[in-house]
Amino acid sequence: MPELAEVEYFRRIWARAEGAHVINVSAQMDKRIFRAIEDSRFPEILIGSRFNRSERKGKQLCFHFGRDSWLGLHMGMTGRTLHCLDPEAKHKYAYLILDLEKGERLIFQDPRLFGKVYFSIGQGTPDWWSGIPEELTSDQFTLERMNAFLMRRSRSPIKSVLLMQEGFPGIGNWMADEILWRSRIAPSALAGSIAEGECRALYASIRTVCNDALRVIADGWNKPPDDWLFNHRWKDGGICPKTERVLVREKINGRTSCWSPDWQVYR
DNA sequence: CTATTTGTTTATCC
DNA sequence: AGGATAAACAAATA
Repeated sequence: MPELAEVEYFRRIWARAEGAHVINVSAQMDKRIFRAIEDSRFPEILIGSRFNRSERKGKQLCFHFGRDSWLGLHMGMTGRTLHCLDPEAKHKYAYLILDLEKGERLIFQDPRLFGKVYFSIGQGTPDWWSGIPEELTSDQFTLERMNAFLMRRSRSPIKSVLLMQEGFPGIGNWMADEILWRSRIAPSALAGSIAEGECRALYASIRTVCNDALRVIADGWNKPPDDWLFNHRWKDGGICPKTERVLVREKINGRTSCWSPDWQVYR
């Protein structure tokens, strides 16, 4: 489920408890979300530490505790965070729970277990965090950098390339479709075949969609306006807001793409 | 019962 | 060597 803006929404959920101290941690270490954890005593290490701050890069979250403890979360397909004030409330699939002061409880829920929890101790940010590329909305993400990435993946469909996190951190399936729709590029177009003008449109759409999604979703998960592809792409027989014609669904490298053939004319 | 899913990671082929 | 692609991971929903 979660892409850039949804992940930012989930960060803000936990961020409500910033400044509080950890009273207890419960983690079902046999669950697959903990497969990246080397030290299974990480719950005890967190106890007593202060939840200082949180950050997001792409689809990854990082939470800083105490002097030098770093907790990372990746939502996978079905992960979500909760901030709960009711100690009696039971949550299914809640395999990581942090109890803080004043009855605050932070929960990481993940039924499908594709998510991943990281933990490490040390000064400075851990490797699993510093290796993530800079945000697509930052100055580091330039047209030149994007074009170089497209050239290296020139024989892959652009839809698949947009999903590669090392090039486009934060973009997921719906965002990729939204970006290509706004750029009028067909999802099956090979990355190396896209002309210079379309590359500029693509670059602009990436930045617009990231900013639009953050603005609408990150703070309250509001529904985007109807002039986005977003509201039409899920249902069978959805209508393209640009052409009034029926949208098409097509699998590209195993991922469903939704696009408007009469609108996305660049192949 | 079958097909599908807003995401990575690994194996295999080229 | 490095890029492209399919399968695997797991569980709910239609």
